Amino acid sequence: MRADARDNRARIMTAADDVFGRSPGASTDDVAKLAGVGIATVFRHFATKTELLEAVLTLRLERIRDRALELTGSDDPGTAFFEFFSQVVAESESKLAIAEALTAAGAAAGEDAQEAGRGMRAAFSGLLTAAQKAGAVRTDADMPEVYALLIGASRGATAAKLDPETRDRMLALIYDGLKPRP
Amino acid sequence: MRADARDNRARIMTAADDVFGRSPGASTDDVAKLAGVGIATVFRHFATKTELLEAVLTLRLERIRDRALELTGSDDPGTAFFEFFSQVVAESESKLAIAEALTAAGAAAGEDAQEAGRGMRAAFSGLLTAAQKAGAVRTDADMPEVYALLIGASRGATAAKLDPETRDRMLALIYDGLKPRP
DNA sequence: GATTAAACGGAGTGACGACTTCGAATATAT
DNA sequence: ATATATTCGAAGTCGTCACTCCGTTTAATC
Repeated sequence: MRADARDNRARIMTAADDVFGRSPGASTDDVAKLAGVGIATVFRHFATKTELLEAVLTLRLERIRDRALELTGSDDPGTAFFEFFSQVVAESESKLAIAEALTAAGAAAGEDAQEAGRGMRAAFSGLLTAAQKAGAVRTDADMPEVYALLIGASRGATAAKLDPETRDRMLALIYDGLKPRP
Repeated sequence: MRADARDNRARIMTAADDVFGRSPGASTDDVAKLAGVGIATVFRHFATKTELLEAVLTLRLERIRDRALELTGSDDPGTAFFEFFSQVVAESESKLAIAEALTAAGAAAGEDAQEAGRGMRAAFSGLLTAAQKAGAVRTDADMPEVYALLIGASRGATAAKLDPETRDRMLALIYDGLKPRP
């Protein structure tokens, strides 16, 4: 692949991540303009708008997964789990698309995105079971409902445009529900 | 107002509620077709699509508020509060727009919808404080974060297409966080 | 039942967005 | 430096959607 082509592809991805993060309904032209390329260049690299969206989404899921993997194996699994949870929710607030991505991870999506979603959930599941083994999270809480909480908290925070204090108080309530009953 | 006009207006509202509930991005033509009227008739009653959306949203908010008011003054405020919470979340699942409406209730929207949102939140707040006085909900949980939980649970359930069992387990976790610490 | 004012439907209109075409430009290999 | 294969961007095309115009129909009044 030629150097300029590679450059442009990267620039388009970055621009798309930014634009769709702000408003998921944005047009392809907006992405092209921000990337500083022509529209045709966008469509040469990503045959359809859906394909572009999926590439962005996959990237985001992989980033989240990587963060989870970094925290895996921590010597304080409880803190690791709750810190990860908070980080994801905090980022959703400024980046609408992450919440969408989290949603799509479970539902229908392209092949790559599905795979990335599975990887991310596996990493999160690892954090959860470690935290449970450490006694920081109740053992009768299973992955599906805990993951649902993560999605809900993310989407709720994003949708309601919560200020950080309210968001943290909401998270505190959720965390109390996740902790083992004394 | 003529009888046929009143009829049509009602039919349009019903159709819009249904159509937008299924897919918020639906076109005005879809609404007209389902209502069995011409497009022009829709626009005669609602000058713009936004106006129609707002009317539907207002109606939904008022329905939710009414349910809250019905439960207000129950002799078991704790059950009343949690039952209301569960009902709202359960309905969001099948009716996408309710979650959107709950969101919009806080954010920018038309005058009528804003007013309806305030009324709904006031009714919910009443349920909350009653439940707190009855000792069913911890007193250090305030309206903003509890409302955020309601929005989050609704949007999460809708987005993730949770099956009822998972949804109930998620709600159980949330409720445990809301109950007074033993 | 005739009158008429209001409501109706369906064929436009203009704007916008996804995607294509094609001549100009440019990176790499000789 | 030149050749050429690849990439680039601007100006299209096509379909969709919110909204309008106007001749026709119909509910209410006499």
